[in-house]
Amino acid sequence: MHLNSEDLRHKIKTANLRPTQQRLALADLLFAQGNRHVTAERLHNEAMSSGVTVSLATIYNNLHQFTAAGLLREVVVDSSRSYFDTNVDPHHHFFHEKTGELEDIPRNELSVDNIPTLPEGTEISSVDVIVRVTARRD
Amino acid sequence: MHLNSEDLRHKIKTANLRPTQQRLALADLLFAQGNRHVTAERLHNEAMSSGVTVSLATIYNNLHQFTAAGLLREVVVDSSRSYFDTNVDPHHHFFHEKTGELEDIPRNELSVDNIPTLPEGTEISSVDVIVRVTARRD
DNA sequence: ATAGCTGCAAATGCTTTGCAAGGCC
DNA sequence: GGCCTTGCAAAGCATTTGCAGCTAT
Repeated sequence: MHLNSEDLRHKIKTANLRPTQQRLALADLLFAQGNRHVTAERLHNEAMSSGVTVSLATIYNNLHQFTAAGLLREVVVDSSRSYFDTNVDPHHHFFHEKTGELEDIPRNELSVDNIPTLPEGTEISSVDVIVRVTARRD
Repeated sequence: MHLNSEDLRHKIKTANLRPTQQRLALADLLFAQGNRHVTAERLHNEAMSSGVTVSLATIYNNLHQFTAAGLLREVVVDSSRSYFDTNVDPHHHFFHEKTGELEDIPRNELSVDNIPTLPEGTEISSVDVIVRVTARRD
């Protein structure tokens, strides 16, 4: 759960991407520590405040390239913006509606059963469970 | 599952909204038959082709007013557009990734169990399951 | 050298808003 | 009449795209 710059370089090369300055910086923010959930804007802010100059266009390019390479997964929980999750294994999420925070629910800690017959001629692509939570009022 | 214009009028008044020409036309498209899943654009097209003049702004106004009144529920499945569901009871969805079609999964036909401990100080707002499907490749 | 990347600025697509004119009670 | 609605056009936002210049190999 701790990747050094060599690990990151390797991860990027394996995805057939060039280890550019910006890409490495983003990979560092995303993958160096444990799992993360970020929006493009948040990642942009983090990059800026960590002293790396990256344009928003490049943030989007890289988020999509990482996603295409299977290094990230997009999570659809909010109609106004996209979230990207560094945990690409099947799992679910808690979504805090007020703060916009996402939190993983490991796949084995929640079970979805008895999925009915699929629509004619289709197969499952993924099963996404979102447990939306709000501050408890009591 | 079949509402005539009197029923629709009543439904609208109960929501403290005025039964205007446009609102009635939209309510008719949405609620007269069984459950539906629509995007703003789709509803706009349907209104137009059924001969009713409604601006897109009014479509959005009404979708939100109906949602606030509990007559519709917004479903988040696609980061690029919003879907509105006339079925406001707890239930889940199949989402066809290619066609953009949504289909209900009755609550009792699918079970979500063992939801882990919620994040500190929160309570559940809703549990949404989306079974994403694609055309079967065989 | 050259194919890939980056950044800017412009464009896009969905959605929202401001405001004047019109419709419902 | 007064307030709610509508519709238009403009504005807003997140995201995408075109393209010239830069960079990794």
